[in-house]
Amino acid sequence: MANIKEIARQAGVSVSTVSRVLNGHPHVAQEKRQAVLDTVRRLNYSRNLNAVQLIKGRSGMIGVLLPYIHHPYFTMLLEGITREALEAGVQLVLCQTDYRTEREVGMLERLRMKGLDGVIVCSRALEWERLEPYAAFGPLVVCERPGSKQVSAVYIDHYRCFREAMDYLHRRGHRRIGFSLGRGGSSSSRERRRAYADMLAKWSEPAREAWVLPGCFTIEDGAQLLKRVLAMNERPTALIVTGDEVAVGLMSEAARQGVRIPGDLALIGFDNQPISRMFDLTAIDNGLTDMGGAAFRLLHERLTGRGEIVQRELPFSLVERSTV
Amino acid sequence: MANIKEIARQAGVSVSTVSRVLNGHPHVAQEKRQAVLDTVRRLNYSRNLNAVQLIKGRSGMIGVLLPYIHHPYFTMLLEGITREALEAGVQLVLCQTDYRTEREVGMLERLRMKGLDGVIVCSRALEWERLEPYAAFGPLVVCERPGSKQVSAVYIDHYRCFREAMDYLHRRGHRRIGFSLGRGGSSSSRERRRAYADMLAKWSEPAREAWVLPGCFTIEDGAQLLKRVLAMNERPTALIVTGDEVAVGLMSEAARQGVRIPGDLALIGFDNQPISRMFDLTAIDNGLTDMGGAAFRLLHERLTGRGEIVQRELPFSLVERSTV
DNA sequence: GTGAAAGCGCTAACAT
DNA sequence: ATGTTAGCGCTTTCAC
Repeated sequence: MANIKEIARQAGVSVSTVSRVLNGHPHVAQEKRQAVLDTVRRLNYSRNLNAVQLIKGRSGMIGVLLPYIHHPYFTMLLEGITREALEAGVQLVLCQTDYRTEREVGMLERLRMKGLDGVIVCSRALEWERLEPYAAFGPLVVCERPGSKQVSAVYIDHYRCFREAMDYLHRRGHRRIGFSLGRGGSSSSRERRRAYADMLAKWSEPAREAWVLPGCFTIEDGAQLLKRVLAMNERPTALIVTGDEVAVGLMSEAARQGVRIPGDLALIGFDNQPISRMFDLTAIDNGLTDMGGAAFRLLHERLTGRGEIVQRELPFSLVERSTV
Repeated sequence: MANIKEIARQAGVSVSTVSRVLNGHPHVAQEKRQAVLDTVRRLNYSRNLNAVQLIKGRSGMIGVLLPYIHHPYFTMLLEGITREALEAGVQLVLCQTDYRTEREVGMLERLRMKGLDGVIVCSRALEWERLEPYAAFGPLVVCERPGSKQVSAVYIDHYRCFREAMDYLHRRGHRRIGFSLGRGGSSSSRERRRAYADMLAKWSEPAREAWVLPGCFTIEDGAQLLKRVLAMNERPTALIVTGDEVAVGLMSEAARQGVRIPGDLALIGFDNQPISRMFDLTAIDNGLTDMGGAAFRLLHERLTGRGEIVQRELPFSLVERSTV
């Protein structure tokens, strides 16, 4: 494969002139420019990115860390990131982590080694103390409430969000409220547990640990979830389900079992996925696609000079449909 | 940031020794090795990937070209690719193309510029004539019936697959069969149209262009699809729907409209997505996740020496559930 | 076992 | 406007 030196030789100019032409710099005589362009075409030449990146100190790519590519939550987030990245002409390097810290670290090491210009962390298993130091090597954006001053962040207030959902159910007469969680230990789960406890205390209702239902991720988990609820002696009258796909799984099982929704069980979903519109599910819209877009823009602004570390809370809304 | 030269100086050895230690080569005295390791740790040094990639002529990354990241078909394919890539320690560079050829070309140019070691094409808008030349710059794998000898391929026989679906419906007594398509002009769509025409001819049934329903991608499109069918004077008794998400959208609309499935309308979906299990949808399993995995392995085998261009047809199966 | 030195392919400061 | 040259940070002969 030809290199810039060969182009220079055959075009009868110096390497710097070739480089100038390649990079669209001014101050090159028209005829020389043409000679270079002709030679480039004739030799079917193209630049070696690795050399360019080495000398420029940047890779032109950013990393995206996410646990599961096939989960609707992350798919929506990624959709927002991708859309903006496309716009900005930045390539994304994807890493599916399965929440394994060694994979998260692997990606961050890539940042440190200048293989990446920045990293968006959609969700993580890594402790803040281990994540934070990597901020020294390039901008980091997390899609959650930040546990460090060194990273940019976009997130919603899960505590307030969950209270709002509970309050909505309460106003509709529900006193016996349960809820599902994904990983029980994530920071959003903790915020939700706290909101749950606070609201119950405010209403002087007893907290029931049995109505906290972790481990719900998929549409199948939703079907199981209904079965778990039906098996209870004391059942909740309403469920807040984190993830519309779980709620839809529950609804489809409810149809099979003859459980009426919202008559027998009211439902609020999370994410406002396309599927929730189809099944007329009342849901919290946490603006995931926008969040992804915002995450990318925050990163990109830091990369292009303008822009500091920003930690921004994003709005959410409750979309009223027919399941409450 | 320190470089290898600085490490060498402070450790009191030569750069080559440092390089040897860094790359785990043998024939380095234990004490020198330790001195290097200590200095590396002390200066918090790490290699510059761009320099390594420049000299090695490889990037350690492969590109993945896909039109829509949020579509279940591609999400499943990507899941398979990702799983294998993880295993092999290869990073994926993702490009959502929206079927825009300039984006596809952009990624392929990256291959040519040694920014990528190979590319998996999940689906494309680019003509074969424009894609083929890039095979000279690195292995290419397509996930469809190949239109060039220069690329590896994994694919299923859409023609046979569609015939099998039609035959299944025929054996169950259906004579009036319609079908949906995504992009009407894709190569799989063409195969399906051909299978449709051939089967109808074989049964001496008239072909009805009105029962070919393109433009169906989403769950919402599925709901629309039912409405289109209900508005027909002559309705099909069975529908083959390319994409389970479309079929599920149709089913949920059917429930609202009081249309019984399979009583009033039989349904066969495609992809065998998780959602199809939940809704008990009879579907063609085209092994998308396996296909993604196979695509990656084919690429990786070429990259690691063993392995030539392989074009492999993959099996499919019909999963009988309750919608026929 | 170890080091010197020659690149990998490119950009940009500097000189003209 | 154009050329010369010094790197960017690393790997890898080759010689000792």
